[in-house]
Parts: sequence; C-alpha cells; structure tokens
Amino acid sequence: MNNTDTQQKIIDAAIAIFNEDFSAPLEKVAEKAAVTRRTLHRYFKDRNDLVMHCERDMQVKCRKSMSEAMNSSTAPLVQLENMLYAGINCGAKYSFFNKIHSRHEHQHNANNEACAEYDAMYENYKSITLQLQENGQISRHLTVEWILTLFSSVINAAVQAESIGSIARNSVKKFAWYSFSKGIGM
Amino acid sequence: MNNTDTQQKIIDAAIAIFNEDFSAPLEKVAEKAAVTRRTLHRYFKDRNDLVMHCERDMQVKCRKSMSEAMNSSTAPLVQLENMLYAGINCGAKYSFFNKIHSRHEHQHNANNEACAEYDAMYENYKSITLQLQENGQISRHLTVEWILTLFSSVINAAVQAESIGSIARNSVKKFAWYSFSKGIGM
DNA sequence: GACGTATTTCTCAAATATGAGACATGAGTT
DNA sequence: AACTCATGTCTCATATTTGAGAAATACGTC
Repeated sequence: MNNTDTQQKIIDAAIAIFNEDFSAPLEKVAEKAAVTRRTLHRYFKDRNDLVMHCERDMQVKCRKSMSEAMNSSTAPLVQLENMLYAGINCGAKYSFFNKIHSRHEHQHNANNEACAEYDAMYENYKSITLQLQENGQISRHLTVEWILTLFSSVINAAVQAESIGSIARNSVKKFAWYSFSKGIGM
Repeated sequence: MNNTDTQQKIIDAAIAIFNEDFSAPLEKVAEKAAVTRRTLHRYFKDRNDLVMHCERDMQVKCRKSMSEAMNSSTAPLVQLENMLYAGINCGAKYSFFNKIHSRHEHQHNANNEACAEYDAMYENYKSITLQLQENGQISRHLTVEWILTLFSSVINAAVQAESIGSIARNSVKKFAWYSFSKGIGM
C-alpha cells in the first residue's frame, strides 16, 4: 500500500472516530484504520498534528464538493439541492467540519484557513437562501440562521441513517431533500 | 447547597459535557458544575458510575416529559407536536439519550432499564407516526425510521440553536415545529 | 459562638494514554 | 537472492487522568 493511501486511511478513520468522540484515545483511531498506533505516530507527530490534518482534509474535501454543487447550476434551488447531496456525500467530513467550527470552545479566527473556508461556505449558503426568500420560493418567516442549522441537521440525519443502514441507501438522499425543502417552506 | 442539588448539578454538567465529548476528562465536568474534582468523586465512585447516573437521569427525565406530551391529548398530531417541544425542553438530556442508544458501539439489551425506556419511546412514537400516515395527515412515502431520525435531528438543531443563542429563544420551538411538520409532509 | 456537614486544597499512588527507539518482518523491485 | 520501504512488535520514558486520604475552610443552623 502506498504511503499516501495509509495517511489518508488514518485521516478518514480519525474523522470518523473524532466526529463521534473527540477525546477518544488514538488507539481507537489506529484500530479503525487497521494500523498500529506506532504507524499512526510515524505519519503524525502527535494528536494535535493529526487533528490539524483532519481539519485540512475536511476543509479541502468539503470545499471541493460544495463548489461543484454551486457550479452545477445558476438556479439557487438546484444549487441548494446539490449542496445538500454534496454534504451527504462528504459524510462525517461534513458533519465534523461543521461541528468543530460551530463549537463553543472553538474561538473563530478569520486568518485561519479552515475558518475562512467555513465562513466562505456560510456566505455562499446565506446568499442562496436570501435569494430564495426574496423570490418567495421559500418561507420568509424563518431566519437564515435557522435554515442553516436545519440544513446541517438534515445532513447529519442522512449521514447517520446511511451509516446505521436503517434506511435503503438510495432513499436517504431523496428523503433528506424532501424533508429539507418542505421544511423551509418550499 | 443541599447534597442532592450538588449531585444533580454534577449530573447535568456531565450530560452537557459528555454529549459534546464523550471521553472528555472529568476535570471538565467538575469545572462546568463549578465544583472540585474531589467533590465529584465523593458523589460518584468513578467515571462509569457517573455515566450510569447520567443515563438513569436522562431516562427518567425524558420519559416524564414524553409521557406528559403523550397525555396532553388524544389527537396524534397534538401529541407529536408536544413530543417535539418536550424533546427540546429536555435539551442535551434528550440529545445524549438518543445518541447513546443509537450508537454503533452500544449493543442493545432489552433487559437494561434505559434500553427498555428507549424502546418504549420508540414504540410510542412509531404508533403515532403510523396512525398519522394511515389517516393521510403526513406523507406515506417516507419511512417511519426516517421520520424518527428527522425528529431527533430537528430537536438537536433546536437545542443547538438555543445554546448558541443565534436565534431568539422563543422562535426556536416554532421554527422547529414548522420545519419538522412540513418536512414530514403535513 | 459552637457544631455538623459539605466542600476545597494539597498531596500522592495507580491507571491509562502518548510518543518514540530498536529491530523484525514481509511485500514488492531489480 | 539482495535490496528497499512500509509496517509490525516489543519496549520504555513521559504525560495526563483518575481516584482517594488528610487537614483546612466555608456555611448554615441551633
């Protein structure tokens, strides 16, 4: 196995584990990644280094998916739908990225690259929402903040449903979009 | 301060902390509860004991709120709305209770009191949902599982929105019910 | 103001988590 | 078969977390 593969495998495992339990011992990450703790430490100096790589990875992957969704159309509604699917596709990467940046402990710093990315996503999203509200395509009495919170929540729900496997994989996205779009008054 | 007050204060703090970070050091719980770690240990034998007390507390509180909601009416729709509000009122207690019982690691045991309670809530909820679907009051093409997942997610969203304070406190419940009810095709 | 109880402070031993060196192993390359 | 590179194994030092004893202190009550 290529060494960048291993590194990525560890990062993916870490994101999955830390998303559920941020202070979980690195042993669990190693276990999930099917490597030794010793190997993990060869790739990442320490816990903090690993977390930073996770953040970077999430930032890059989420940005990529989200901008693809944005570019998929000029119609805000289509963009929004594809952004929802993009979030679901990113899975834990999206969930954790959001969680970490909306935590209380996390004090925001616009100079930080990941924070800037989060801001950018937020702004993109906000402008689409406002446009839809102005056009009267979605409810005007909901706040943009609530709509964003709901957006993340529905993605979480979908990701969770997929991982539990309680719902047919191909139905999840349809359900998610149905519930979200109706939920914002479409 | 009464000693049961202190115990409860610690449990509440623990639920809030563990909900966000399950393996967080007990120091953080003590800090949140505004007591010394030494005091915490006088009330709880060890970490596991504390977690068990948290589970028990969540189980009792959630059951109480949920059964009140159930008894508030015989109309499924009113029951459902009040169950949503009940969940939001329980805050982290509801979120964490759900999280813990729907985790992968957690293997379910119907003999366990808390698990039984979770099952009971689930069944209650399920029967209401099915009734509404039969009556044609909500969409029939969504599965009960998805509706439950969405229910929990919307509660999480509301709880989070309240704790962040990004949305006026009295609006949150209205938004949540609006989005949830529309989201299930009402 | 004395008394009992809860809590804090200080301290320390045990348990667990972290990080890394030294060497063995094993798969793939030439 | 000799070589390389990634990974595993075994080991150990250090750091952090955990749990509890002992004495000091705060707090309400009588």
